[in-house]
Order: sequence, then structure tokens, then C-alpha cells
Amino acid sequence: MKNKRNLILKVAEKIISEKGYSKTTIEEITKKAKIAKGTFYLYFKNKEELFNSIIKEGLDNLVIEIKKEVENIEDPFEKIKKGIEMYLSYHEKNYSLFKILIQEKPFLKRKNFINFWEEFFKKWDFIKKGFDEEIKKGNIKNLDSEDIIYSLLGILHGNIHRWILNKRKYSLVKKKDVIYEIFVNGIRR
Amino acid sequence: MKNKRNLILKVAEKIISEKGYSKTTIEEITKKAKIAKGTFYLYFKNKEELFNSIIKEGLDNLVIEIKKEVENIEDPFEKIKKGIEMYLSYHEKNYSLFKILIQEKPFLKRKNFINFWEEFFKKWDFIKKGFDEEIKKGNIKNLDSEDIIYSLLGILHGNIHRWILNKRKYSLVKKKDVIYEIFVNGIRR
Amino acid sequence: MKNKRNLILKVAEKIISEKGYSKTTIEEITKKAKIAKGTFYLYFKNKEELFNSIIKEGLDNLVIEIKKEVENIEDPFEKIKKGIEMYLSYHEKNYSLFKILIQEKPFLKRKNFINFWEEFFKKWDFIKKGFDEEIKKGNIKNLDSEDIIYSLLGILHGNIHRWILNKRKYSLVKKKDVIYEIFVNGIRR
Amino acid sequence: MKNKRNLILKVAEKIISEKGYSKTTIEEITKKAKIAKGTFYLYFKNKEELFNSIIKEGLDNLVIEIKKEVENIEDPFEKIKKGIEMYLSYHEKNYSLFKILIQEKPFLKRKNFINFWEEFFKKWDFIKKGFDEEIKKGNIKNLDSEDIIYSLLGILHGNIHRWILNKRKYSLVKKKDVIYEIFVNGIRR
DNA sequence: AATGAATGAGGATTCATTCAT
DNA sequence: AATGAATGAATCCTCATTCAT
Repeated sequence: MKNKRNLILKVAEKIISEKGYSKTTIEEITKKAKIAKGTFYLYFKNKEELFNSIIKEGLDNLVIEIKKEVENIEDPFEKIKKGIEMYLSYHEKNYSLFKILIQEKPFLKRKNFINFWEEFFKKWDFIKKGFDEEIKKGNIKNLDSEDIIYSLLGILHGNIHRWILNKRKYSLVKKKDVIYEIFVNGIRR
Repeated sequence: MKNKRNLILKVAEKIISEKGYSKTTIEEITKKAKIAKGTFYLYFKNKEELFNSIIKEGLDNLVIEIKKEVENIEDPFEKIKKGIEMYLSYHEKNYSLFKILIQEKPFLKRKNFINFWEEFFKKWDFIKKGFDEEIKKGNIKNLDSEDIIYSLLGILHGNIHRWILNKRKYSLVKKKDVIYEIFVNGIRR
Repeated sequence: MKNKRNLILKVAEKIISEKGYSKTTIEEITKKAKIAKGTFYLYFKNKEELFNSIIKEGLDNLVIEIKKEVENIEDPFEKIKKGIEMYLSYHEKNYSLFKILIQEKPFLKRKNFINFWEEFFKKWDFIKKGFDEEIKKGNIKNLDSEDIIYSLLGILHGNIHRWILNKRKYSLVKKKDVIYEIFVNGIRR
Repeated sequence: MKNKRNLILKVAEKIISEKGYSKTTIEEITKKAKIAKGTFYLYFKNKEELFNSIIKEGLDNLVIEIKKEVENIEDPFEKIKKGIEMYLSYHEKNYSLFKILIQEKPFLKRKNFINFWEEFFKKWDFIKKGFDEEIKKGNIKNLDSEDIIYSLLGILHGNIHRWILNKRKYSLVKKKDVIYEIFVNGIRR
């Protein structure tokens, strides 16, 4: 049943985002999901796989949503504007994911750890390519496009982090204009 | 002996940055420091206090170093430039600290978790004030200075993170110009 | 399985009565009971709860047995006689309990320590009431009934203690007549 | 210095009576006595010897005090009366000792444990002999004198225990008459 | 597919005792 | 005689994972 797997994922995401990976026990996850402990292992090989699935599936959805909205926009800066908005709006809806995402995951074996982040950043290649084109056209300063993308992600994460620290009292999406202002003026020629 | 405490701190910082807090055992720390397990508890109340000390002392030094270099600079943008350089250079020397900083903190209860980060961000208040002045003078766009500082920290962290993911193969400090370029053009009126 | 809990209880009672609470390890209990260490914690929250359960259940049974035998006896002095017999006979069968009862309870804070014993003595209120009635009727000297009950328990414990020190070489129950003789002549008008 | 040994004994007696043997640490004893931890081991071989000394010396004093007062009294029942009074009065002054005394000491090796109590009871032989004589003379019922002495100690302990449980709010010595009344009528022919 | 009792390796912490100074 | 830093064996408890039902 696909549903039970999703149930576990949702329950676990919430708990892990609140207590952190180490303090989250299979006991608690299965109790809250109202299934038996053994059942958990029918759907996940172990605790680590559960964790990876939460992140992988969360990020996949993030990219899918952004791509869908962004790919039909012609104007490069409008594209960026929409991308920023989508990134914020997705995390506003799925703030648990971010809290899980930003933590170092030192319990991941080194190899898996590298793969994890590489995969995350690779997902934004389609945006990087956009930057490359604009640099060629002269619309954007002649910077390394990878520098640009990491800086953008940095600004976004800084703002999401702050929003969470403030207990999500204000609308995260509203920050889209400030971020756009700073970022685009920062890179525009 | 102050030295033994520092020894523990140094050894622990290295191990925790590599394996993470939860996977790091007192056993391993003391073994690598070549002291008895009980000796650890002469210098730290428990594992949690060790962790907090690493971060507290690491960040205190970071702020002290930056302040020292920056406070005599008059020109606001030069000040920012130097600040960025110092921030990067400190983390280049102490890359373990950053990895620990962003790690999951399984012992922190929600409230303490918030406090932890709030304290971190409060440390940069002295910079925020500088931004406020420049906004008044009209040198910087009329943005919320807190938005600005979180965005700057975001850009910095994004770049540090990337550097670590790339196994620190290039010089982190060299990124100071790109970051300055993007950030300052982003906020300058 | 109720049985496994009882198994632990029995094994632990024996060991604790021999080595004392502090020197008894969960390791030894579970080894002797042929279960895994973790299994212990399925049935008891911790070592302290185990200890409390041993005493609570032991004393509850003691009171139940005595009450059952004594409540149908009309004559007050016969009642006392039977009570003494039962008290001795129960401890003869369950001599471990007594040794545990008087053991140091290192986990009990002062307040709880008091409560612990108060609860023990409260269990004998139903006997105290009997004394009160007989005092009114003039069959027993006009003494404080609480003085009487504590003295009786004192005599009993003194004799049980002695019996245990003598390695239980003689029949404890046989002491019932001497105790009755001394005690009843002591309080009878 | 004989004084330092006594200092340790006094400090330790207080702490052990409050927290029990197991929870009392050498650390705390030496800190409260304002001496170094190593100094403790100049005066006592180890923790167990300290414990034994507290009890041995406490009981020796008890017996000495009682003997001194009692040996010149001719009348056997007056002798008992005075003995009861002295026993209570000593424990009223030294209630810490009793709290230590009544606990089982399972941490003592079995052999030492037996010796410990045997020694305690042997101390009362001089009283037992008095009982034997009175039995011969026909003043006391023809009971085993050891039964008598254990019963008396039992009554006394029962009453001391109760007094401590009541937080020593009343005068313990005042109970001498009730105890005498019950006990002596219990054994007098 | 589902259950949950049972497992046992693993890890933080305590504290009596030692010993160089 | 006195110190107190250092030791490390000892012990409680946790929790991911298994497996018989």
C-alpha cells in the first residue's frame, strides 16, 4: 500500500524536524503512525533510508514545482523573480523539510553525504544554464555562474532560516521582493 | 591546567566536525586526547557542555577577530569588504567550526534551539547598526537592515558550505571579491 | 506475558536480599533470569521501580493474608495471637522481603523515605482500631494505641531480625508464644 | 592528629544518615570537612572502614554510657528502667547513628555482616545476665533470656524508628514509661 | 502484510582509589 | 602530613533491528 509508506514519511518528517534525526525513534514514529514497529521495516530498509527518502522526495517535489512554473517564462529576470517566489512559497508550505535540510548529516557515511549535497545542487543546473546564457548576452556580470547560484541559494536559506527562528510569524513569500532587489542588482550588469 | 581543557576542546572539535555530535563518543575523544575517560568530566559537566563550549568559544573568537580588524575602518564599504574577508578567512582556518555550527543539536529543546541561533545572530548587531547609519545617509537602499544582514550571512554561508562540499580544494578567501561584488551592488543605492 | 514480570520480580528479590540494592546489577538479574538486558526495561521503567514493586507487592500480600485470617476472629486477644502468628509465618516464608524492607534505599529522597515508611505503618491501621476499642472496653491498659502498635511491630521485627542473623536455623513461627506472652501481658489491664 | 579523624567521622555520620551509604561520596565528605580527598585515606583504609568505625565507635559509646549509669543500681527493675531511659536518651542525642544502624548493610561482606550484628548483640550480654538471675530468683517469667533481650531491643527500636519518622517532634525519652510499662509487665511474673 | 516481544551492542556518566608533588 | 588531578572499572539505560507468530 503506497499510502502506508507516505504515512510514515509524513509522520517522520514532522517528528524529525522537531526533535532532530538522532532523537527521533522508530518507536515514536510507528506509535504516532499507529502501526507496528515491524511494519516500518517492510517499507524502509532502516532509519537512514527513511531519512534519505524524506529529503529526496521533498526536494524532488520542490524542483518539480519550480520548473513547472518557471520554464514558460521568457524574460530571464522574470524567471528569477518567479523562481525566488516559488522557492520561498514551497518552504513556507513545507517548513519541516527545510529544518531537516539545513542540518549537517554527519551520520551519513562520507560518500553518501557528498552524494546527497551534490545531488541537491545538481538539481539547479537548469537555472545555472540560464545564468550562463544571460552572462553571454551581457545581461549579467561576468561572474562564475556557479558562484551566482550558490549565492542565491545562500540568500534564500538565510532568509528562510530567519523566518523559522521568528516562529514563522510573518509571511515568508513577502520577502521575495527584497531578495530579488538585492540579488538581481547584485548580478545585473 | 588550562591546557588540558583546550586539548579536549581541540580534539573534540575535530572529531565532532567529522562524525557529528551523536556519533562522537567520549571514549573516542579521550582516547585520541590520551587521557582517561574520567578526566573529561573534570573539565566538562557533560557532553552537551563540551559542544556548547566549542561553539561559544569559536564564535566569540570569530567576532573578536572581525571587530578588531574592522572597527578602525572609516569607509562603510571598505568596512564591509574587510568584514567579508575576515569572515571567510576565519572559517578557512577553522572550517571544523562551521561544520559543527550547522549540525543537528539533538540535545537542544525547541526553545533552546531558538536561543542558540538568536544568540548567534545577535553577535552581528554591531554590523547591523552600521547598515542603519548608511541607510540614513542614503548610501544604501532603504531596506530593512535585518533583511540585509541575514542576506549577507546567507551568501557567506552558502559559499562556505560549497567550499566544504568541494573538499576545500580552492581558497575560500578568494571568493571575497565575488561576494562583495554581488552583495554590495545589491544593496548600494 | 505476566509471567516474565513475575520471573524478574522473583529473581531480583532473591539477589537484592542477598547483595543489597546498590550491589545488585541489572546485568546479573537478567542473566539469572535468562533474558536480555533490554527485556528488563519492557517490564520496569528502571531499577528503582523494580525495587518499589518488590516491596509494595510483598507488603500487600502480607496484609491481605493477615486480614483474611484475622477478621473473622471475635476475641480480641485471639485476634492478636493469630496476627502475630501470621506475621511471623509470612516472614518465615518470605524472609527475603524483610531483608529488603530494612535495606538502605539510596534512591529515596528524605521526603520519599518518610512516605515509604509511613505507608508501611498505615497498613496496620486496621489493627490499631482494634486496640482502641479494647482500651475503651477496659480490656487493655489506657495507653496510646499507636505506642502499642509500634511496640508490637518492634518486638516482631526484633525477633525476625534475630532469626535471620541466626541463619534461620530455628522455626520463626514458634516464637509466637513468647512474643504473645510478653506483649499481651504487657498491655493487658 | 586524632582530631582530623574525628572530624571525618562526624561529618560522614551526618551525611550517611541523610543520604545513605551508597549515595555518600568521599568527595562530599572531604569537601564538607574541608580536607583534601587524599587525606581521607590517611585515616581510613577505605570507605567501608569508615562506615564500620562510625558504627563501632557509636555503639561503644552507647554501651559505655549505659553501663556507667546502670551498674550501681541494685533493684533489677530499676536497672531496666534506667537502661531504657539511657538507651532512648542516647539515641535522642545521636539520632544519626540510629538511622545508620537500622539499615541492612548488604555491601558488607557476608562474614563481616554477621560479625557486625553479633558484636552488637554481644554488647548486651551484661544485661542478659541480669535477666538470667532474675529468672532464677523467680522475679521474671521463665523465658529464654535472649528472647527477652531481643524483644526489648525490638520495642526500643520500634519506638525510635517512629520518633524519627515523626521528624523528632516530641521528646523520645518521654516514651520511657510506656515502654517500661509494656515490657516489664510483659516479663514480670 | 502485520505484529510487538525480545535482543544486546553501545555509550554517557560516576566515584573509590592512587600517586606524584 | 596533605593535596587534588588523574584514573578506569563499573553500571544504568537506550534503541535500531529481528523474527516467530
